[in-house]
Amino acid sequence: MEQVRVRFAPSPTGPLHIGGVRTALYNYLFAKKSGGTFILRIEDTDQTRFVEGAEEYIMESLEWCGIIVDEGIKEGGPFGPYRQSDRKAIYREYADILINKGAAYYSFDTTEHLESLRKEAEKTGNTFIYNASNRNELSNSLSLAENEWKIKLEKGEPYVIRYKMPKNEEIHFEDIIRGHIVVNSSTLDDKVLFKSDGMPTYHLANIVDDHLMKISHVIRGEEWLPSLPLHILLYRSFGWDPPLFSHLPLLLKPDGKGKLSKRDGDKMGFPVFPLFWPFGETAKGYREEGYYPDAFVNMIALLGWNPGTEQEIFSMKELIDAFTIDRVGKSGSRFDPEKAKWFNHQYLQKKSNNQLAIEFREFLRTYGHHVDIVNLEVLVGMVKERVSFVRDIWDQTDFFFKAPEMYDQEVIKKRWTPDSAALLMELKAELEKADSFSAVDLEPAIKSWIEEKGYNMGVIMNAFRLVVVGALRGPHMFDIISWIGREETLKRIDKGVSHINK
RNA sequence: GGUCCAUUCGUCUAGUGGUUAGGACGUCAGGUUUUCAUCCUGUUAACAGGGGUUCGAUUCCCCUAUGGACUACCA
Repeated sequence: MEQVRVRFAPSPTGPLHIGGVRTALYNYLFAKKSGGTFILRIEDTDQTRFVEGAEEYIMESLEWCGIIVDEGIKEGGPFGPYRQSDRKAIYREYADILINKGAAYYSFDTTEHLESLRKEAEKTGNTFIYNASNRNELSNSLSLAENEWKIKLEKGEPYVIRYKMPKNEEIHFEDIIRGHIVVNSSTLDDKVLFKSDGMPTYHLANIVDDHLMKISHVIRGEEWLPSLPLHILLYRSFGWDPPLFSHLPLLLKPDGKGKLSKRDGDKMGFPVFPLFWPFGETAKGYREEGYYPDAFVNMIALLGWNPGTEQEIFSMKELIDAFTIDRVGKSGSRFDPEKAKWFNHQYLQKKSNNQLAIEFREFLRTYGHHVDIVNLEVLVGMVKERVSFVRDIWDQTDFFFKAPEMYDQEVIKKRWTPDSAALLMELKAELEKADSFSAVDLEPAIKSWIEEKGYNMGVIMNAFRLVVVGALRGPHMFDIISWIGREETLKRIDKGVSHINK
């Protein structure tokens, strides 16, 4: 079998959508599974849509995901350059080959003229198609006499090069995911291959580059499926063997209709991009939201692909081993932000307390708290299972760092009894004279004291939690007070009692 | 409008010409927990509709419906 070579070929028109990341990932997994090569090619043939910073964003996104580029604009490689704007001269050459073969022609129609024809057709409920049915009535090197169009060329009149779509021909082709597809060429138009600005369109550049770069498999989004017949024909006209094609289903909105867009993310509070996009209209990123890259990759991988087993957690290596293109689904997948969180939760659980403490310490610094790592490890250990993100640790532990300012009114109403204050003062006395303030020693001591006195455990402990935490939440009471220490605990009892009794 | 693609629980999906249609997320309920959360257990819920083919169709074929993509000198 020939060497597997795949490419991810985004346009630098803005931040890379997670759908694009998934396309890149599937290409990467497919390549690595067979020891093949993953190529990053930048398709920037539309100068008007170029966005500063997008190219770097794409590369950084792949890097964050752990998708390693073998050949690309940064890495180099034997088939470069890997940026289409740097390959400009190549495309003209191949456009000329097509013209010489009679498979393409010059077209002089203005955009305005074609636009008006299109509008006219629309009025009568028809679709204007520039192809064999009408190309003789339009201005091109097929309809015009040879001397006429040659003069136009010499005079430097603007022109485009169009593909000469065959008339009424059944075009058969295969897609690995979708199987056999047939299209009649009469429904297709004479696509522009080469623009008047001297740049190729996607169709030409893509076919030429895929051939020159010896791409064996094209794995791309479903939006390209309608132009696949054109691409097949182009290969045929050049006399080249086409690669194998796979068209990936789209990522859909979590609810409602249509494909996943940035607006959905904004509306429902989840990112649609891997990284924060800092230019112009900014956009949230998974990295900045606190997702781990391996969790993100895992989540993305299972959106439209599954291994056929019940395994859901996959490292990149496991994904590579398990991935096959024929197990990619045919229908679009709705994106589920809840499940995305679940994946991160799973990955966070696997981190050591030390690792999480280091990450949380970074977070705490923004709040001006400096705590040594050993104490943070203990703290993190208390709340680890209940969080999905490192920043959630703060929501679970804020009261460790500051005494409550407010006390939950509902709880006071329900759980604060007339003798709560007195009981807490007794408890305070017990805590004051306790030999050790570690949870393991303190818990049995206090519990047996409560029992001896015949007090109600719930009444005391709930009141205790209320004055220490401010609400009925948080880890084990004795773990909390052991962490904040005797002095702070006693202070919180006093403060709470006087505040609530007011 | 035209062309092409798709359609299993709310969501991601497994699956087979004969299954109690399986798992995960979510939901709900119970258990654990002195609280909350976690966790555990259980529950919930699906083959878009209609025709065929067949002894039998969720599975194969056709039609309809719905959804999607494309329909630019954008990719």
